[in-house]
Amino acid sequence: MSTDLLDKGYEPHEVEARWYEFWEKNRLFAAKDQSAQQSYSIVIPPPNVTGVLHMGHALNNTLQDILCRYRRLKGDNVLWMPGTDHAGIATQNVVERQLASEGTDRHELGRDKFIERVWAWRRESGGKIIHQLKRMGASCDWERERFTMDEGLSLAVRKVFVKLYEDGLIYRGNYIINWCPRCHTALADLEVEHEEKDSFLWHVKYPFPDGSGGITVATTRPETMLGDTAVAVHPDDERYHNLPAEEVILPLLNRKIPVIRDTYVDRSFGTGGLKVTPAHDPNDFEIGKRHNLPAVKAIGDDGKMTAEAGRYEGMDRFECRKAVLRDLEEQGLLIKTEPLKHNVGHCYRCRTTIEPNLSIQGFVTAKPLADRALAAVRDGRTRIIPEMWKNTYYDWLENIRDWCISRQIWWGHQIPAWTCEDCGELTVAMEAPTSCAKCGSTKLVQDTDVLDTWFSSALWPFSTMGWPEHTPLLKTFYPTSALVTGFDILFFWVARMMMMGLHFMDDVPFRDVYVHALVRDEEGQKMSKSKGNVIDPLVVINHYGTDAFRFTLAAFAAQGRDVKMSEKRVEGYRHFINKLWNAARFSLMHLDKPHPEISRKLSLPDQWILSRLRRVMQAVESNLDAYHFNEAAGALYHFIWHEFCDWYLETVKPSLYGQAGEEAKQASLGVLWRVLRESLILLHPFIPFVTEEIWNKLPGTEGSIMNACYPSDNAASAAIVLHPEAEARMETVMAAITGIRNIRGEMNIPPSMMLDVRVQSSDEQIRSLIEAEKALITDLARLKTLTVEKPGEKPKSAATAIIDKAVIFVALGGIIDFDKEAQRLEKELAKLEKEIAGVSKKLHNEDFLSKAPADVVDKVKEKHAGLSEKHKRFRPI
RNA sequence: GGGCGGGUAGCUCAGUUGGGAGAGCAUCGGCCUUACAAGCCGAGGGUCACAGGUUCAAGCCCUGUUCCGCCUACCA
Repeated sequence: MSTDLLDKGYEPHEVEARWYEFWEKNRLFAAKDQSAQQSYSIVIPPPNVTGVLHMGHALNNTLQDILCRYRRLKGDNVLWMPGTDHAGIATQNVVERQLASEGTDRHELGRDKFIERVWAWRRESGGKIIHQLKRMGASCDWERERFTMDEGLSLAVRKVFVKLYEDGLIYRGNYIINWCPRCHTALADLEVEHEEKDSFLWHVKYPFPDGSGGITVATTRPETMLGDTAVAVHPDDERYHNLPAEEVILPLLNRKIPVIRDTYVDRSFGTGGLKVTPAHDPNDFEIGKRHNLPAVKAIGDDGKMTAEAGRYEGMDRFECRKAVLRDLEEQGLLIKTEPLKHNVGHCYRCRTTIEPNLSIQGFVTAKPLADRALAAVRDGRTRIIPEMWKNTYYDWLENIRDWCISRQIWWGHQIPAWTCEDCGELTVAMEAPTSCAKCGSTKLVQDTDVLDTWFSSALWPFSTMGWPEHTPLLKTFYPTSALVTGFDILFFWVARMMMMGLHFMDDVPFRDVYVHALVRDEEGQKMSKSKGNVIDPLVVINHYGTDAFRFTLAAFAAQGRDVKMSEKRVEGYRHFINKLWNAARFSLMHLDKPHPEISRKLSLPDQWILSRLRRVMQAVESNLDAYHFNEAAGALYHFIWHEFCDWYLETVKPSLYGQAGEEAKQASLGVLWRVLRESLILLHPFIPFVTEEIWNKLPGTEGSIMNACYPSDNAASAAIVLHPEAEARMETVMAAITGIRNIRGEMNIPPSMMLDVRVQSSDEQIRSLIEAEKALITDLARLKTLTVEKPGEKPKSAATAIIDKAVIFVALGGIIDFDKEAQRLEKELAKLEKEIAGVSKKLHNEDFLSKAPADVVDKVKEKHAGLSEKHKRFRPI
């Protein structure tokens, strides 16, 4: 026996570093390209290469790691494909900020030099998040790590672009798009975040040319009037029948613009007059097309007013707004100003207010792709879990608009399209053409735009596996088994992977999509730098250890609800890790050699704990298979702490110390060894480090726990049988012990005082059970004597505890506080009578007796009998 | 405007086909009982948001109301 096998408290950091290095070095995360084993695969949601680990990553990757480690233990060939996303705008912004601090900018540097600079940045700082994922314990197959801009994935991107173009699903056009004047690029609709802001609705009068009144329009963005090319009214609006002129004067610029009729106009809004700015409003753009209106771009790509704005040229758009209002007011054309809440769009990368703007962009025709993505979920080829997200998914895809994929930035996949400077012919190809196919000219210029970052991430499930090559990896692991992701990128990423996967692989990219919640702070607020409520996962890891942190995330990851994180919670689960550690420490004091055999002669606690182990195995498996991470974690927590530690280890002590003979000791050692061993395997997916450490201290285990076999699948599991009868008997014994402890607590009797106890029962089985477990009860309840007898006279000066089918008397001699005891029993009696009243009311209800199912009625009858029995025993008092 | 989720103990939340209201933390009381004071033993605490309905039976199903949160949308 030795106590220095484990230190007294668990110290995570050294253990974590040591084992992670061991796992990687021994290639324990490596997937096999081909194998007879069942395949299980997950592709990581690639974090931005600029990213630093936040709570969302921590949750996301913990859940994935739990699934992957679980499937490995179950014997699957597991691929967890890792990698990072080049994050076009975000990364470009980071490097641009660096340049700015050096007093230069990308234009001064030039495109090629700039891109070189970004690659250099990526080499230096781009691996940060990968390192952080490793500290979380993520068991990705790092040898296969990919990057959305690496050679293979870039090839896949070009191939997809060319194919979509050939399929007629990519087009170029002059459309109104969302323009970020700061990032200087177009954005997809999705990339615009709307926020409700307090603003004003300004009513502006556009006079008729003859000065006889005018039409008043209402606007929230008066500066755009400089680009107005019409005023629209509803055709049925009688206020605007018989106008003095079909033209009005655009104030400030004194340009004549037509009055048009369009049913889009809402007669009840404002005065029923709408100013039409085709170049700066999506609706006006549509109206403009219907009426062949010119589009005047009054706001430039830099957010400053253009020459079209006349004397406002060069002004910032918001400065211009003030100037326009001031001038209108002076001219008496500003009729009214009323407060109004309205939505303002912002760039999701830099928060700058979006400017709807007219420009030539590339689009993907989304409808045909979306239809297949819809069908695949409708017919169940891909499951979305929890189901409530299905509706959101359907809704978006059913109303999908074409996807603007061109971006006017430099960092990204440059669009593989070349224009002939001589004849204007457009060539779309995988590789740069040497000459124009039409005129033979060699003056070909590549499109300067790059593709939306999400274009390449949409290919992730197959591009990372070597597509367009037909690799063995693809064959083995596509479609992937599960995708684990937050709902914030359901549209950005999940829906688009579905579209691309179905189009190019002719199969769904994943069987299951598990959508998890957001991690919030303890008040339920979204974590953000500006609020200062961000909890840094690495700080948490440093304070409490990775295992405690992971277990916390798993334990709070209930489906459909946000995870509220606070360090205090993690602290609670650190206690759990330490509890496990100490239980192992105790066990290892006795387990000096392997004990793989299970005796045929097992004590009641031995049978009971094996039965409970079987139950927790079943619970963990069924819950993990259903993505109920919190339930699986909860079942393990309860089993380890409140069954294994609180009861089993206490009951087994006399046996381990040889007080029940050598045979009993050997039997208990066998059970202890088995339960500890299998528990470690069950726990490993959640808390990989501490389990690996203990595993390696446990005699008779070989190599890494990662090579172990899940308990339900290994040969020894035959010994772990459900034993309901043992569970019931143990429950009775535990109830007796608790009953005695209860009295001890209520009466403030110190544990050092040994008690005399008599158990009375008319049930022969109960009497023999208590008699058989006398040693156990005596030990755990700290008794001097325990007498078992048939019901008889109540002993004098005793406190009473009533359990099912037995009464327990604790002799208290002179120290009993009669008032207190009477009060205590009175309270218990009242509780009991209330229960009986409830149950007998049911049994007197004819409808219940005739309509409720027989088993339910029986159960209630049985309960009533039990309660009555108990009640009878209260009588003598 | 449309949609979704939530309201259960002081706090954070479980509660899977309707039949015993639960856990963790916090609080209170007692313990250094030979793994663990990061511990052990015990106790108290709830009109399951509100109002109806279905049912023998509702935290759970239906209708309405209300409060909170989120997503989505082209009424200037």
